[in-house]
Amino acid sequence: VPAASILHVDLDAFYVSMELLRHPELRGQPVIVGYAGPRGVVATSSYEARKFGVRSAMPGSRAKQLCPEATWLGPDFHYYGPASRQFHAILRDFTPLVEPAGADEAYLDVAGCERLFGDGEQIAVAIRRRVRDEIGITASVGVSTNKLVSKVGSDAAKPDGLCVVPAGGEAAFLAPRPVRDLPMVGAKTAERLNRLGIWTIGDLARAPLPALESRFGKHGLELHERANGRFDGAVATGRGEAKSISRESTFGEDIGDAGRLRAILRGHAERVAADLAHQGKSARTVTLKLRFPPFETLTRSLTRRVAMDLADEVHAGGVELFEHAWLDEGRRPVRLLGLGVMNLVPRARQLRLGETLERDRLADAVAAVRERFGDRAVVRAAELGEPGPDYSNPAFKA
DNA sequence: TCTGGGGTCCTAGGACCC
DNA sequence: TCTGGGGTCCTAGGACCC
Repeated sequence: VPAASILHVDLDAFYVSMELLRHPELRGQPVIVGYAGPRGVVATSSYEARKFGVRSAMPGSRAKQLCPEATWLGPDFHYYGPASRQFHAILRDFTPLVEPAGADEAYLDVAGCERLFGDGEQIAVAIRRRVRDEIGITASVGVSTNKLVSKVGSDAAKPDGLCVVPAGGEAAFLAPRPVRDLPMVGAKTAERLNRLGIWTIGDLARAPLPALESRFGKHGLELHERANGRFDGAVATGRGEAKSISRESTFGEDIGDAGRLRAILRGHAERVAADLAHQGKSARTVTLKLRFPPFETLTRSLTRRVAMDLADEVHAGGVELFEHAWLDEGRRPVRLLGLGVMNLVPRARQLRLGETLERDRLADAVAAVRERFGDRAVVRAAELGEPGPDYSNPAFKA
């Protein structure tokens, strides 16, 4: 019999909780962390704001309509970063088998830790206490025999709660919940399921498998397994190497000036290339992303036989794609411009120290400043006027 | 109400090769 | 003259997650 030894630990309203530590006067009030600009969205909201219907990823205009009295704060990733690292360090005190799933959540496999720390539930209690005492914010935990059920459990326990699902009780625990609560069921899949008369996870668990497979393909089997509380993914330490790197920005107002767009592309290429260098990778494929009003997105990509590693090379690829795509689209103004790379391969040639400096002292100096003071410390003139996120912080996940 | 930014994974079609 | 059945690579789009 498998023991309930898989934990999912999730910090409650992480960004907001962090802001409340330094703005205690806002406690008990509706607070929203997000981009307040014309095209902003909610990153996280306090539970007081959620009472009004405010949710993550909601357009700012909608959130303001639902809850005009909320206090808005811009995200400050440099401030959240240390707390996030402290959180993961606490978890690793209990077991090395910690799988980070973003800045504010992680899975743990505590099988075999009983002699030291007790069973899954006792460890969950200890983790919650330590997070509260040492960081000053609350965490919710789900405990069960697998990652899927523990994840649903921690969501159900929020805020500041603990949910233990005993072995054998997985399906019964999931059954009454709406299908949307099942990870991998997003808005689209939920809608399709609802149209089939499937509203709860229990409905999905009882649905005939052939019917699901005919409508959802391989997805159908996966949905059915999950709805029955079965999930075999193991807790895996370490985050694999990145498979793609990208930068994009949405403009407060649509931009139709090719010169400005090319310059923004330049800025993106520099940041992508810097990440590439950091990770010791080169890229064979460049991808351009354009979004036109009202909300129509297009991507174009090209693959070269020789992998690219310099900002100039990434930029050249991006410009090539941009000229074609933008012309095809009748040079309409865009609301978003993005540039990315994929098909990453190890760098063939390791740059020696100082080599970059000889080749391009300006690029090197800019990279050094961005490294120390953040991505927005040096910005191309054409990029000015767009507040933009702080690209440099790896904790940025929301 | 009008939708951020950074990712992963999957699908499907077409080109090309054997 | 019309046609198989892989396999791989590339491109584009979409769903989903934090």
